[in-house]
Amino acid sequence: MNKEKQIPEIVIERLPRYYRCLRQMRGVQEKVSSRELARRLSTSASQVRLDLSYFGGFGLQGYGYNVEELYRRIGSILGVDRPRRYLIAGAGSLGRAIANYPVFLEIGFELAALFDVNPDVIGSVINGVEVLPVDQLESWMGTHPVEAAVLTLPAEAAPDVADRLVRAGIRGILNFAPCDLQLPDDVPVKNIHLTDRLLALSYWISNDPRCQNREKPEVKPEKIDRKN
Amino acid sequence: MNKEKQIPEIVIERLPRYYRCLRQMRGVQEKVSSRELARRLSTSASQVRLDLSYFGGFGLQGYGYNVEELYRRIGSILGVDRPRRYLIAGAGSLGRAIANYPVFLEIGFELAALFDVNPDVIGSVINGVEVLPVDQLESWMGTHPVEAAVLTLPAEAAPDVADRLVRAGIRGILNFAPCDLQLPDDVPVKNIHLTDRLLALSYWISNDPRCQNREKPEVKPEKIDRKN
DNA sequence: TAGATTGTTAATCGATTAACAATC
DNA sequence: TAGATTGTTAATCGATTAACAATC
Repeated sequence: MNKEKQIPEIVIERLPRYYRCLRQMRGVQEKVSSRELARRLSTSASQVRLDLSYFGGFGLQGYGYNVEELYRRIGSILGVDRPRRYLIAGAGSLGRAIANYPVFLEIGFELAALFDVNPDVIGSVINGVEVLPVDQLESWMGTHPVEAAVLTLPAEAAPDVADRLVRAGIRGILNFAPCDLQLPDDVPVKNIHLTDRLLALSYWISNDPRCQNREKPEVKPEKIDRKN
Repeated sequence: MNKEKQIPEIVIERLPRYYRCLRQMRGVQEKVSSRELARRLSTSASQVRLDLSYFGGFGLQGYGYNVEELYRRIGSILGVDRPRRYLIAGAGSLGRAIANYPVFLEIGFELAALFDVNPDVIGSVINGVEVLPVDQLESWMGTHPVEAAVLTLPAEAAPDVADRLVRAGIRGILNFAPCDLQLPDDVPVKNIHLTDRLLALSYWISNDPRCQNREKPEVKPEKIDRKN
């Protein structure tokens, strides 16, 4: 039961994973136990139950969780029980790829506008949406409701555009630019630093002994512990 | 000093951030203290020093860290002191965006090949690299060295292509497909789940009281604690 | 009913921060 | 030298796991 505890951010960050998993299970099975959900997500049943308990008792002893209901409840917590609108700032190839990415629409996020500075792309239509000049950002936002902005522009341009978005009333930013934005506390930012992820992968490729031991296979397989 | 401690994964995941920050400081300033680095990265000086100490003593008491040297040392730890090659599986709009993304090349990752199943894109040239039919994946990998693969294809196709990449000897995978891959322990995978990040942002937009309190601004500003 | 499985608390584990001797 | 700042250990904090009473 929801005891008005402060929910740790790390729990929030896991909710989309539960949501994605339940999405795949919808229509396939009616119920799921914390044990099965944990197995599918490579985590522990304890963690699943504790995570879900922050939001209230969704389960039933001796039964588990109803897949469809849990899916809907988590969707509601994540705010996708109602339609959402977003804009893209930066209509380069990454911005256009996001505009064409079908999964955003599937979870209920509709593309409302695209902005760019480049005269070559302004006026072109991507996924049914025209690219507008970034000068019109404020005037457009004054007349169109939009919750989130996706930033797909160079690191140099990102801080300025982010500030303008905030002043124009944006509610949150998904930032792909390889820089860290300093914004007011009431405007959440989630970063997707592509290069950081590639570098982390590069570390494991380069340094994990298991990755280079074609000639030194003295690994103890018992040491590898899997959750649950 | 490197005391052969096991390095926590969370420390590895932070290295690219240090690297990115130092990259911007190169040529601008000669030295940096843990305090300044922490301020720039919104973390604590203690954490910076402890993180770096896992890899050896890079600093000098009373001085700090030499920017250029620290940059190079972290680059070496991350494996980008030598050229790296990667391929892209899935030449849809996201795959093409990655192919054109300049920052991967800047950190030393060169695009070696693109693969797709779609006859319409096979044969086209993206950023100087021809798109090959995915049937030729194994034969191409047999004759071309490549360390990493970027998976930018639908969730349905991802597990099969990932398995084929592993059997053909890939060393690591950067996965954009919205699914979790089950691969052998010696093949590291880093996921970039775009939708999960958008959903996490959506949660904060929808639920953080600070985000919707145009009418209820009873927040205690003292409660907001900043690191350092 | 008996078996299964939740929600929750306590125990454990790991990560962050604070403190400080070492020393440039 | 005196001031600054590291590297490292100890203290604190937070997250995960284990255990189990509640109950469907």
